[in-house]
Amino acid sequence: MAATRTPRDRWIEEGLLVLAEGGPDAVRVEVLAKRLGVTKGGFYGFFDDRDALLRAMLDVWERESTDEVIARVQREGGDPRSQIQRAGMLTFSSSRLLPIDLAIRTWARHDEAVAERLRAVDNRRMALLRQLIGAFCTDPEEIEARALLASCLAIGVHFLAADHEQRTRGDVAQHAVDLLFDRPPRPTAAETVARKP
Amino acid sequence: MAATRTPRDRWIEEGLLVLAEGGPDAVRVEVLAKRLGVTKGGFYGFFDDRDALLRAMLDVWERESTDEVIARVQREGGDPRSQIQRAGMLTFSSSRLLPIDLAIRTWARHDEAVAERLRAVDNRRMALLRQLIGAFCTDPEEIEARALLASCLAIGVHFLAADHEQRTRGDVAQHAVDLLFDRPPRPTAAETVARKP
DNA sequence: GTAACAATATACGGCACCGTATATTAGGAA
DNA sequence: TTCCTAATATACGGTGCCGTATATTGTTAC
Repeated sequence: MAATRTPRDRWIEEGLLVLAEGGPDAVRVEVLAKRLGVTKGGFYGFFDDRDALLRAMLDVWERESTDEVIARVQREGGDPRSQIQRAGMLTFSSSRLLPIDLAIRTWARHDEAVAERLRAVDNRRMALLRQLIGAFCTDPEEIEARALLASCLAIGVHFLAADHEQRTRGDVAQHAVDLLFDRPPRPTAAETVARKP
Repeated sequence: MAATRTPRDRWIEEGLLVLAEGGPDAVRVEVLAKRLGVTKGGFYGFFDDRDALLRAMLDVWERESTDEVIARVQREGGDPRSQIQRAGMLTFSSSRLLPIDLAIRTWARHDEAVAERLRAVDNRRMALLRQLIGAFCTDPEEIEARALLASCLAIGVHFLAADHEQRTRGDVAQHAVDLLFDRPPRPTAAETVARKP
């Protein structure tokens, strides 16, 4: 058997890199081949077509961004708040996973099959988040709202281009996280507030 | 002079529609021509090249999503909280502006010139948001954190695929908004919380 | 060393798109 | 009507990509 210079995994890996950089439209067989220093000759031995590669890429992404992240968070344990922070860091501060995650979110808006897979991933992440928030917050409605805010913050900061005057984005985001998790949930319903309209 | 069947604005308008549906890569001169029922013959009379169209599209978007929205919010006035809600609705519930906005956010992650324009738009929106939140919240740090959370919520919900068990996304989001705006800011710094790890 | 075969290179036809050059056509002006 | 001209159609060459068919190469088993 001849040596495999460019195994299936390399194509997938390079595909994920290009996906991260330019979205699914940028993932072109001949582009990957050039980046890998080969021709596309070998590609069609591993994949039926370009679409099969895209599906294989989603498989790898799904495993990496659920099983591996969740396992690691639960194995390392610790305070619920630090577990939340760690779970967030593992995907949304990973220079590998973050751009892939964001690209797939955009992709999912135009492709129902991708949306389906993203839903599965998000549901698993959200379940973990609910469980962790549940450790210091009892109202289920409020757990859900906080989980949504935390998720949207983690995603949204990367799509928001606004500046924050003298503050840094990191400082403001940290303050936002504090607002979400470091304050006791109020026992009663909303109250009237001093307004100055 | 012969009648202009497909004026410059039509090309821009159709370009924005396609941008909303498929991102900037989908905006192709010949595709737009086919959708408009003409050939690309006339296109190059209005634009130097495809890139000039993309820039013209950004011009229209910028005006529509800042000047027009901000003017309307301020003209109609009302309670700060309802102004915030209205400002959000005007872009993030507009079936026209929303998908364009989201497409441009993704686009901006790979194109510095687009990022620059988005920054200008986001800064103007954020300034309005700060001002409105400032009507019922005094701490500048907290204003900034709430404005960030609100913006990320408005954007993030469209990129998040998670389900919410028995609740609807709309209900959860409303609860999140209540959490952000309908509670009095606490006078003191974060407190220790009853934790059950 | 050689045969066999997997991995890769090369070559091909097809398609979609770009931007240009040139022909056609449909008002408005004379 | 008959020009004139702007808007559009048509035709072209070039590029990048797809997927297939076929040739080449380098290992491994013998």
